[in-house]
Amino acid sequence: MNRTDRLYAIAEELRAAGSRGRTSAWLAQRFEVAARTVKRDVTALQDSGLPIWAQAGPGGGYVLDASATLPPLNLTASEATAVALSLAAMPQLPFAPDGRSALTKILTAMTAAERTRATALGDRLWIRDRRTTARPAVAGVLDEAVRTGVVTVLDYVDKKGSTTRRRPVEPMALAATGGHWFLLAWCRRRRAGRWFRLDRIESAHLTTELAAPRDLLETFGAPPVDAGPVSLVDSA
DNA sequence: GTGGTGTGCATGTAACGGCC
DNA sequence: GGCCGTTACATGCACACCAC
Repeated sequence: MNRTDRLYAIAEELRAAGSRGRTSAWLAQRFEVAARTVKRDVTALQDSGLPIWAQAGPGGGYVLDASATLPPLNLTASEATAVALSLAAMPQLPFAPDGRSALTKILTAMTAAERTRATALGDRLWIRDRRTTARPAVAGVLDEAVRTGVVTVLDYVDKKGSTTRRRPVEPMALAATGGHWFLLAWCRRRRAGRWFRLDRIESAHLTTELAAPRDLLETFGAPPVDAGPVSLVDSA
């Protein structure tokens, strides 16, 4: 087994081991190399960005934080092009920073020829509706808030230009409609569901409080005619 | 003390280029 | 094509350090 294969195998072995982890000695025996070699391989994997933690002492070993990454995917050139262009086409989405990171990884994995083809195809994709949205720092917070359901404190400027400081809300969804992105959240001050335009949110801060579950449709009714949920299951 | 990782240094080996 | 020298990289040994 060459080093490239072993690096891949070690990552998958640690992923399979879960929180139990594996010691360098165990991995060394498993891949028929010295423990020192395993340690260097693990270092290489860590340098490449894999979230591997080392725990010294009895019962220790290497542990891969499986929640931080997905297993390796094998995409065809056309699939990789489709994903890359989809990510590049929506640079203003609330989760755009993560999208740009993913796009960089895909472009790095592509061959030069595939990148050239994807770039050429992108030049022939004209997109009219590139919606403006939140500040990057705010977008990241709101993305996490919606995913985790954590109570979030907003500084918000309403359409009259008056600013509300430290408004506690319970983020429930993100919506694109009427040329703008909105945060749909339960406003604790008004005790009602409210739409907050993302480009009017000056800052957003997560609290440690988990919001009580609320039904999105009961709170806000049906989505607008030009908006609706993005179903990955139905689209797949 | 035991059992684990981290690191410096020496050695082995494969790849590469130059020469005959 | 075969041989030889150089180079870069992988590997192993030994030891320091850390956690229980």
